[in-house]
Amino acid sequence: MTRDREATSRRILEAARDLFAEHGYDQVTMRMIASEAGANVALVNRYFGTKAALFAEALATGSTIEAVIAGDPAGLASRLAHRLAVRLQSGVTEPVTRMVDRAGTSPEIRAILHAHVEATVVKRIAAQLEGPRPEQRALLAATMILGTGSVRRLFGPGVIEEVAVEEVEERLREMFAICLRP
Amino acid sequence: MTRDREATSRRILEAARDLFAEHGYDQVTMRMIASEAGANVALVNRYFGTKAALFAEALATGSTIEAVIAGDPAGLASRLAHRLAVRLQSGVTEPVTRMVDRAGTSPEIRAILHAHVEATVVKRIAAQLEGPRPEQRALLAATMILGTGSVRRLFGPGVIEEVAVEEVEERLREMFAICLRP
DNA sequence: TTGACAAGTAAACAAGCGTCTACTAACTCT
DNA sequence: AGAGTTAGTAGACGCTTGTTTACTTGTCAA
Repeated sequence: MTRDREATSRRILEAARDLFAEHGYDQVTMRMIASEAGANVALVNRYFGTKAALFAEALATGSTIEAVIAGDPAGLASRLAHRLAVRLQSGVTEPVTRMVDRAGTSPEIRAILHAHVEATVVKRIAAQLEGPRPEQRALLAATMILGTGSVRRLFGPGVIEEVAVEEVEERLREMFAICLRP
Repeated sequence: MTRDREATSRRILEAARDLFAEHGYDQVTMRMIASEAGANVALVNRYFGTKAALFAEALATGSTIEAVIAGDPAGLASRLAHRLAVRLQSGVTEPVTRMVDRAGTSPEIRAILHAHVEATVVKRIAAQLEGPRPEQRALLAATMILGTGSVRRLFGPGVIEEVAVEEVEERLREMFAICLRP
């Protein structure tokens, strides 16, 4: 047994991110995380304090939605639509988004997620928008992003038929255009 | 103490519906339900079997979304947009929708919710649509409905500014029109 | 080589959960 | 009026949870 605090805590964080994304906050236990990381339960608390704090840290790592939002504002609607269409159809999703979809319901966890979505999605989309009340329109886009997550959570991957993917993506693009226009 | 099985079980069911809607499946305990209903915990299990079965029964009662979906297909987008705009802005929401928003994450509960959303939202919207693949388009509408729930859950009521409500509703209407068109 | 510090472990803690059993008390029917 | 049925109750059961404590073991500087 090699003793390496940094490596162990990183394994714990990765295990937490994957498990929270897969099963949601409530369904994941500290023992599951420790087992997945090949570490002792006590270490999880020692290194990260509480379960909620670990969740907050896991949330902050490995997000790629910022990359989709960043870039040419003119293509934002297209990029978001593509991301969502792929997400609805395939089994591959982004850990952070899934974490939001499958969030627990306790006030503490909700507050953590609220802060995260506001900072990484709403504020960043709003920053790209011209015209009045950019945050209200960014919120509509967030509605679609989170709604896709809910649908995929309830209906599972592959809910969009293969032949319809392109058409769905086009409709999503038009819907995003309505959200985002001034 | 008057002894009335029917009245007691009805109070339990109502308490369950309200509490599940307010706090979500995971956060509500059998003891909370019993206390809210002014009944003994054992009666909840006696009358409804298990917590999951009680949830399923509570889900089936008191839904009004069907009424919004039913009616003139031409006005469907408008009605849905109005419902969602009101829901985003005010504190008043529909118990069943909140129950879906705040769903627990266990596979059993997810399956119950999946069946419910598919039967009461997707199938009913799809039944109103002309053209090919009505279910795929109904699913997009469900995305918006569930997404509104997620946003409201995370951001709280009043996330839409008073002055922007009408404009948001108009955007929602256009977005629904894109979902629903043939 | 040794001793101190830190990484890792095992076990227990207290609390909360859903559920069940044994009991009491009210209502109904003859 | 009394027996039988049934609504309602109290309490415990077994289990799981997040967290902590006391301990062991590996590592590295002196």
